[in-house]
Order: sequence, then structure tokens, then C-alpha cells
Amino acid sequence: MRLATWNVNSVGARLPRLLEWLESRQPDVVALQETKCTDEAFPHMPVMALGYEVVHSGDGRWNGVAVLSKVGLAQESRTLDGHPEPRLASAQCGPVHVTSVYVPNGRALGDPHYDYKLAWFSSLRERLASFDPAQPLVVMGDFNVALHDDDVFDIGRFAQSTHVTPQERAAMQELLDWGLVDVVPRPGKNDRPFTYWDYRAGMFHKDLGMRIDYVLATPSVRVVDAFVDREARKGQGASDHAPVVVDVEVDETGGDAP
DNA sequence: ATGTCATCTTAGAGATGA
Repeated sequence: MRLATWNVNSVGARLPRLLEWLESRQPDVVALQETKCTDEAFPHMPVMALGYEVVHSGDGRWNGVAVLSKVGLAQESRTLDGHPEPRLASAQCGPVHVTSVYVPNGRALGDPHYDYKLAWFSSLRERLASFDPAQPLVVMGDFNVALHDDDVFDIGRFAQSTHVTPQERAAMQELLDWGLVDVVPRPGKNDRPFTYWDYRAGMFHKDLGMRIDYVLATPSVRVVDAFVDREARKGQGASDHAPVVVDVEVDETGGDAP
């Protein structure tokens, strides 16, 4: 079974590339972020034509997340308690429960949006309490945090920056401590598996990136392979994020086994 | 090194967010 997560930076602007990518990579389950459209405007027709069922949560210009599944879609959820912005969508996809998240950016230290980011993380951690770490479960998406210093191209350039503060890293570590494993992908180039490169200043060309997109999985989701699909970041009309693709094996019985 | 995108407002450049 192939899982993937991709911040597409507008599903409308990215539609030709998204469809081409779905056809070539053949993922079974995809988490999308920053679709930037209403539920009505999501391109259901061409995505369904490729064999996917869709749960989308979006209200227009900003944010927007989705789960696409070829292996069934049930128990859909489109909200995170206490937070009206469309930043979470989840569903049971065959044997694995999948959540797509778009964690708030934080904007700047001291900005109210930074506190909102930490509060959102806290709510996400509380939401995990309704699940069992023994069941096959994946939370994947754009977490807007670089967990380790090596997850940015030069930690020295991130003084007084968001994404690398101890508070943000601790908030994400609490998710891992519940029982999730950070599935670190093989790098697409050089030695580090960056997933995001700013559009400006030739950052992608110079591989000055960040690892802020993650696949977090419970141990019953056995990882066979994981890689950053750097090809999808190349050329005209690319998102500023690359997809993370993870091949897994999951027991059908999952956490329900004795 | 604030250099690129995408979107919305409201009719075409500016604001906003990343």
C-alpha cells in the first residue's frame, strides 16, 4: 500500500500536475494540504475518475486539506475541535486510519498566530486520545516544524525564526510520545530529505530547503520504503513543497487483534 | 538577499499569507 502527503499550494493551480502525479506514482492514499478552495470547488470529477474517494475540508482562499483514497473511505472527519479553520481531514482508508493536517505557520515569534500554532498542536494531541496507538494510524501533512537542526539547510540562519523553536519541537514531540514514529524518507538530493524550498532566490536549485512535511505512523504500519518525490518540485508550475511517498504493509486486523 | 507564487478585491495594482 502506497501513502503520500503533499502540500500542493492550491489544488486549482496545481490540478494538471496533481493528476499527472497521481497517474505516475499511483498512491493508494494521499493527504493534501493548502488546497485553497471550498468543498464545492474541489476538483472531485477528475480525481474520482482516477479511482479516488475524497474527503475535503476547505472554505475558500486559505488552508484546505483532503484525504484521497482508492482503498475505501469511512468515518470521515473534517474538523479539529475548537478550531474553525479547515486544517484537518481524516478517514478510515481500508486498514489504516489517515489524517491530513496543515498546522498553522506561526508567522513570527511573538505573533498571536504563533500561540495559535501551539494551541492547535495541543488540540491535535488531545484528539489522538480517542485512538489507540496499537491500531494502524497515520497522521501526515505540513507540520510547519523542523524537528531537528539538520532539518533546515543552515540552523544558523534560523535565529529568531519560527519552525525551529523548542516549544514547537516539543509540541510535535508530544505527538510522537503518544505512539507515532517519524518516518524519515530517503533524501531526494544530497544528504537531507528536505520537503520544502522557498520559491525565491533559487532556493530549490541550491537545495536550501527544510523538512517540514512529515508522515507519522503507529508501529503496526510497517514501512517498506519512503522517499521525497523531488521530481514533483521541478520545473514550471510546481508547488513549493515536494510530496513524501511511503510504501507500507498493514495487517488487516490491526489493533483489534488479541 | 523580502528576489516567488497564489488568491481576492474589484477592474489593475495592491494586500495578504506563505
